Amino acid sequence: MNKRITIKQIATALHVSISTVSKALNDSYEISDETKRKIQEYAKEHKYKPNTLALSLQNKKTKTIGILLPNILTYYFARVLRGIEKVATEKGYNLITCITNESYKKEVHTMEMLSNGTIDGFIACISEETLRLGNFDHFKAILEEDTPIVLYDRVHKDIHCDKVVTDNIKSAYKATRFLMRSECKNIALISTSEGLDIGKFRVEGYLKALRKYDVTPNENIIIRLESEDNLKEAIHKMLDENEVDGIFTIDEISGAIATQVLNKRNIKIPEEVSIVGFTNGILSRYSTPPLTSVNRFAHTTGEVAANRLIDKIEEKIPFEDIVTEIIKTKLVERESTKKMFIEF
Amino acid sequence: MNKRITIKQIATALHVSISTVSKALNDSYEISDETKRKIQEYAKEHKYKPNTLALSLQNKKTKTIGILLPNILTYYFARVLRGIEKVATEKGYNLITCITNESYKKEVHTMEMLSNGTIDGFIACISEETLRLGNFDHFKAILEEDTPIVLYDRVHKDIHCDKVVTDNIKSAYKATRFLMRSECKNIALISTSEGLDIGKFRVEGYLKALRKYDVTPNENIIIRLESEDNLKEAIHKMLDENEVDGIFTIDEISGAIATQVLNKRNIKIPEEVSIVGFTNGILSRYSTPPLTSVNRFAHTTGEVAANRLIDKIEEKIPFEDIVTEIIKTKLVERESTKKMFIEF
DNA sequence: TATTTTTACTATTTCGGTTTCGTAAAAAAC
DNA sequence: GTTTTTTACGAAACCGAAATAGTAAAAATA
Repeated sequence: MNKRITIKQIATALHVSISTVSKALNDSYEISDETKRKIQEYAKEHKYKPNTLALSLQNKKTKTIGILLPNILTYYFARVLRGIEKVATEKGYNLITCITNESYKKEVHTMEMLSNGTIDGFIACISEETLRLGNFDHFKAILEEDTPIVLYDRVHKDIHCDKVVTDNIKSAYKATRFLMRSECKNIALISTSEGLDIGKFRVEGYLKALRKYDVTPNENIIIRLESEDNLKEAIHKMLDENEVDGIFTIDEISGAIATQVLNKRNIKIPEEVSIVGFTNGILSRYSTPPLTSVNRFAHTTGEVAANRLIDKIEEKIPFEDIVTEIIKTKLVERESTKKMFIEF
Repeated sequence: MNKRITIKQIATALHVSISTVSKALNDSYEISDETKRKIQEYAKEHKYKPNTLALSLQNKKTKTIGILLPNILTYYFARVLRGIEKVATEKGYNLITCITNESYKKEVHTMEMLSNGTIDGFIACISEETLRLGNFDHFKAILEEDTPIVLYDRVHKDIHCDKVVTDNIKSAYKATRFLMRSECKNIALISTSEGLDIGKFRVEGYLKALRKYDVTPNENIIIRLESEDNLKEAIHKMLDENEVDGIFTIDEISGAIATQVLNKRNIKIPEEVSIVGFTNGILSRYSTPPLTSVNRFAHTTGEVAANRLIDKIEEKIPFEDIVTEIIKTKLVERESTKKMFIEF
């Protein structure tokens, strides 16, 4: 079923040796102009394209990067992927994309599948399940084979490799501080990533901001869940039983859901309750009102990760040279918080 | 830099021939149990994994599919990808994902890059630019090499291959009819995909529904744009100058934007104006109010495309056997339209 | 005991290229 | 005219595996 022409077929057709064809196509000085012309013309005419597999086998480089995404439906990850893709394309790399769906098993399987010469390196975000299990042997095994890995967003100290992370504590701190400065007294927190370090860090930033302003955290207005499943009910309950004039959500969907609940209860945003979300995506932009939120530079994260990995692959940086890049965030002010005139 | 062990190294270490090792690892009857055990143990101990490239070179099958996405940030495409990914994983295929960003050049380049033995087939959505230019030679060239392609969502009759598409006309027809049945008299249309066939089909469905109910289309309440850039202003203008009690949008973002505009103007949804969107994604779900919309089964689309392609690759279906699968849609009723008690 | 059949392995080719080394013939230098 | 150098090409090894064909030695059969 294969109509692709090979070097051997060209050789036979033109009555020259295989090596002559190879050299002619690579424009070697060893081949006469006449022969080169003849071979190149024939190749062009028959749409000859060198077989990438054969080349990769020889070079031991595939110019392919393995990408592990916990979830492609999360806007943040899609944006990271786009950042990676941009850099990869510029530098002539292909991407093998795998969606782990937060499954440990799939993550392990994927990494084993790809670490047989198929890819030159990995850019990965650890799945939730893996983080909970705390088993990172699959990452370690790959690093031991001297295959570079760059982790992004969700990382772990036991995996000794390059990392690109968000400045979670500080971002949450600043977001909470912003709410306090806009005169919110009772700031609720919504976390749907309990169990994940990044979730914990953001909660930490929130608490840190409260302490800074001598506010005692009120556990009744802190919602801690593992997913968004029962979030609506939880928010309703919280609002029924407590006085709240500000909400900080650890992720974007929670922000959108909180907005829906407030709208449903005819609570005015931001006059009565302000909202600040995390991870500035389409939901924040298209909510009513549009949400003030912590903008994570997902695209940058992807770019930084890809650049770092490719430098490692191309040995521009020694393998042992490990770095953790921290990507700063920026609060984007929209209409879910009161307008202020202070610097942020 | 390569710590991976090869068959040859095992052979040398155990003083046997390469072929013995190969056969032992494949559990051939030709090798004595004793030798097999010895070799398999050694292989396991040294974490031997066969080089995928070498195998692919020989088998002429890479078990890899090339995916072309116009845009990964569009929720619909992300969901299609997920559907493809699911099937691919089940069947042991990897995905090389490329984001064309609606660029003709990138599409051509990507397809050329990958059609050299790297992939067994393509699942692609034609980029906007390509559709506008009307040049499909890159698709044709690949088909001529007997590499199967499955197109999804945006297709073109000049490309003779399998296709998986949405039932655009009918879906738009039904959505519009739904608005009419819920007693909307002046149904506006918002299209931000002018120039794309799928956009035209949806407009066609809208017009067809109007005709069916003897309503003369009013061009003043039909917004036709090529992107969402000035949509807000356009909607405001339309509402300023016309009476509108229903809006049908050709895509999801327009639905979200229309909702924002109506909310801003304190127009009650659905009491004063109903909205129906297209492509049911997170925006529809998390808008205020949640939007009634045409649910496209993106996941199914991906699955169908992947199954079809893999069947072609594995020659379960002859290459020439071409099919266009039409994926039906379903209107999901939420709170942006008036409740009715009729079948849909 | 001589012959045939198994057993258990090895040698070699192949996939599609690149690359090193070798070598005739032509050109240049002596 | 002889030697050296250059030109232009071919043979063969290699990348990592699988598969076919070939082959000693052992076992079974005549």
